[in-house]
Amino acid sequence: MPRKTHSSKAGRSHRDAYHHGDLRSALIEATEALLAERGLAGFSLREVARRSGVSPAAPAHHFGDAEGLLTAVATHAFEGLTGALEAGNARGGADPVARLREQGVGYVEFALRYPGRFGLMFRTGVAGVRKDAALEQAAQAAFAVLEDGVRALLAAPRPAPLSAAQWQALLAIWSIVHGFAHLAIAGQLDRAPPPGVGPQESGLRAVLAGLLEQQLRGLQRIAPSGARRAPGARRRAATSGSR
Amino acid sequence: MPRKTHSSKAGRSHRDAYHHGDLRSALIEATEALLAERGLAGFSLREVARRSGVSPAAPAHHFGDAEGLLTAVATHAFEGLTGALEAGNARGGADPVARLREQGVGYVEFALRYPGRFGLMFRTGVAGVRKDAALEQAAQAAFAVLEDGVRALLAAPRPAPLSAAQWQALLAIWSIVHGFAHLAIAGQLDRAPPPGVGPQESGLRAVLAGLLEQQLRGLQRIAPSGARRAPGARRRAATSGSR
DNA sequence: TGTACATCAGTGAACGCGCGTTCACTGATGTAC
DNA sequence: TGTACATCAGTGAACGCGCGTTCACTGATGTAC
Repeated sequence: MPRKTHSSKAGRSHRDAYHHGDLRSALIEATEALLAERGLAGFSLREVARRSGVSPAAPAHHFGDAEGLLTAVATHAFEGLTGALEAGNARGGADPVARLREQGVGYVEFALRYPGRFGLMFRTGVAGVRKDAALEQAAQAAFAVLEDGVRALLAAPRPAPLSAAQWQALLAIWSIVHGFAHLAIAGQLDRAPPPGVGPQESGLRAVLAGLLEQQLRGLQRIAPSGARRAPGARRRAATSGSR
Repeated sequence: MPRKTHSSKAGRSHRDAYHHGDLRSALIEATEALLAERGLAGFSLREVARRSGVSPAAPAHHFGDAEGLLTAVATHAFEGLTGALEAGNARGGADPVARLREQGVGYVEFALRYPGRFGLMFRTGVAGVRKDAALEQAAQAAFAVLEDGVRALLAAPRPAPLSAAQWQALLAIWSIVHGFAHLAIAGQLDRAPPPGVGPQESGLRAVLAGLLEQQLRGLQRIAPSGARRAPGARRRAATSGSR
């Protein structure tokens, strides 16, 4: 794509009136922006085409129909989430608690940065998004990163199946980041603001990190002995959360 | 409303061709059913009128416009959630852990039983639902029940403001039930089924109760000493979660 | 290096549809006397 | 107890609109020779 970097709106130059360059990506981006602005109920194929500076018939060449586009967006979103979780792992270094905590921060930051994608990802089958092998695989890949993080925390490597208590731990951490993300997007976390922390997003991030730290220390107690590290961190975790 | 109990579909008798009886409630119910089936993107005022056996202009007499209807549904939903949380409190008896655990179970059961309402409640402002004093008050009332449950658990009665750690505990429990509900509705919890428990809803409920029990025992540790009860329950909580 | 041609990617007009809302209306109910 | 009338609650036709999708088309690109 050497020719065209400016993903313009309607006013494309005469030079490239045809052959957009990377219309497929442009349509996906426009869809994400539209979903973030108006939600799934406000999505329309024509509006996406309009924002991409393209005729209403153009998207059909790449995605078949509206469902096809939304499914591609959801798949793309899961790939992005996988990347965010892996980046969190990297940020966390060697300590499994820190790795998983940063995965959680990455999860929520992804959801807040791309609420359009996030809202779509978990709506499979209900409306608009088609069940699709590529989509399911992308979703499974993201989940696997989280599961591996919990396995490392609990010293329960693959391929052994998780025990009931281990599965419960996985579910707890997933629920907490997923719920936090939803509540933050919905603006519900301003309902009872923390004493020391303002409603800014950076404060939110610190609260989340502290919350996860405490959560993970608790979960780690169900691991076989010897799996715990950084023993001095427990007291720190109990009082962190504000700045 | 002695005359008309059967909230019928299109075929109302000639007797009550006019004056539906309780059209306002019927429209709210039809909206909830439609949202559960198709999501907000599949909602339409005409379809709701059709399902209520009424002309497309009828809803305007009660709600003004489509947004008015959706706002009323969201308000009604928050009132229902408040009721579910209070019923959980009652089920839990005197033990603050049991009370809050049952609040959480009630929260998730409400979301699973009425996914249409639940999906709408936290979408305020984004699409369709109007910001409204009655709605905000209903939302605040539901939140207050949860906050009071956490205050009881942590022996932190009103009107003292919550400390950072206490606020963190409240946020953790809210996030966990909210996230669990969303994941369950999205069908994501089948992704990694628990070893002993099937994917039936009753199994889900048991998993959630176990998860919350462990969670709340952990949170309780930040309370001032003397607030803990049922001391023998801790070991039980650690191994519950299956069946 | 030049030409013929197949293929690709997007056009734009057209279709039929369901939508939210309006409007003048009308049937049923309730109240005043 | 009966009648006039105001009010309430719903009708149904009509409007203009934006939608998804189709269709024959055409301009640009790439390949074969």
